[in-house]
Amino acid sequence: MASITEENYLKALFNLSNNQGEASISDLANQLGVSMPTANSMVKTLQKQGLCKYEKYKPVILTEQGKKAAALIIRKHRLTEMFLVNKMGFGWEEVHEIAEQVEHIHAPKFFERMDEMMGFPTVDPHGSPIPDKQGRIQELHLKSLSEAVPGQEAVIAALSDSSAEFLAYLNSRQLSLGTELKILSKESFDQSMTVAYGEKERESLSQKVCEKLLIRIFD
Amino acid sequence: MASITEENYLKALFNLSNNQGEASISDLANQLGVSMPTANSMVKTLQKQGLCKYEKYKPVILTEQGKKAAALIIRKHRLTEMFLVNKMGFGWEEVHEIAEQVEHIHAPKFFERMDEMMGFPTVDPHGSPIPDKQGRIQELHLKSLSEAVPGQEAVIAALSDSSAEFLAYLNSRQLSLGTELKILSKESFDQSMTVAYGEKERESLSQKVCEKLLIRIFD
DNA sequence: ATATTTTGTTAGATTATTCTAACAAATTTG
DNA sequence: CAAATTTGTTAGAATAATCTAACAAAATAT
Repeated sequence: MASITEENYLKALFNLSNNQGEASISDLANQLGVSMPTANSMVKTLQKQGLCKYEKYKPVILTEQGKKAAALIIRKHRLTEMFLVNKMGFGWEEVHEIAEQVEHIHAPKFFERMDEMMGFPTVDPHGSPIPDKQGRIQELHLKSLSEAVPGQEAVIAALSDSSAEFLAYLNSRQLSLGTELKILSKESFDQSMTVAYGEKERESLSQKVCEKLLIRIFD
Repeated sequence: MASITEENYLKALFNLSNNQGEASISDLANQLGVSMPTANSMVKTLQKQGLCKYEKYKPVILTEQGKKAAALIIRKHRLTEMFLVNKMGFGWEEVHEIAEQVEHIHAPKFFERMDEMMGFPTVDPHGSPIPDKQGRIQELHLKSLSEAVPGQEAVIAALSDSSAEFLAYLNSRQLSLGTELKILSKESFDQSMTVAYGEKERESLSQKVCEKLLIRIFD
């Protein structure tokens, strides 16, 4: 039912409201690269369909129906990304743009078949959870590397930034999901961390990078 | 550049003008399920982009540029159909609807990767030729089964109708591409033919069916 | 608490794609 | 060939998604 445009608004609202549960018109407009009046009028349209709650000058809140619709689009996006990497040999930095288009395809069997072929994965190539068929998302309470302390060991489980630039940076440092890190030290003046992994005995990672690496710490 | 709507008009024009090299406004409108004024105005839009030639009350003719654009969309459609059947386990009767959506994706690498994974197929699951990257189509001068005569042997190479209904009919008779047929007889009053293939010693095929089966006759 | 800035809204216009109604040209038929 | 039918066109309107300009409310900063 929802047009591609509407689907993109739902996805943006879902992503923006991950923390607060709500999103402002200006954030929404920014996220989608449209003007505020455009975002404003589309929000009214979505509200009429029961997908979000909206009152003048108040933030936008997705309804349960809206959240589910958004999660199901994200499910298609993440399944597609995983399929492109696992079954078609793409790099994790190449798949977002393609998945951005494939996610709007209406063909349940297509995505079910992908899911099956991959053995029902629970996360995408960047470690983000894949919502289930009911639109439920399994939260992965992960910490960021910046929260770890020297002496700890951890494995990279996900990323909080999956931009092609950041992924290219990680590629250049041989960092990927599953990489095991030993935290050697942390500089107090710039929060940068020195870590060891694979062949690398001492690598320095800036605060920005550490914040974006989501880890599971070994007990 | 072209919108999905424009791409669908190009494809329809290409298919309609396979024989004559031209298509009428009413055929175009019919094919796409839109009104004649709608088709008329879109044709004017395509003409402004140099994709077709059009004069009032005359049939529409695709330009070389228009033909190439259409062929490249058809290339994506047919590669997708083949991928769905060969790599994802779909039946040949299930793939048209999905390919109809996937063909509009702008991601050259995605389709090149499919092509590579399949070993550069030249025909789709219904035997229709896949245009090359330059939009050139290799014509497969095939005959229809109705042109064959008793005593001849032939193999089914393609179909001139790939509707889900016809494909379901063929499935129910165990007929598929590659099936080898022996023509036993032909009824002169209704043009139906009796053939043998696989386990079947005598199967009768109506004229309608014979016309839709494209064959290569054994020398 | 007033002034300034940011955020949000309304109004009005634009482009793409579609429609119906009315009319006109072309084709087919008797 | 004239009448009837089919095909095609024009005009005018509707919906979706977008914009800019102008104004209004809310938030922030002096």
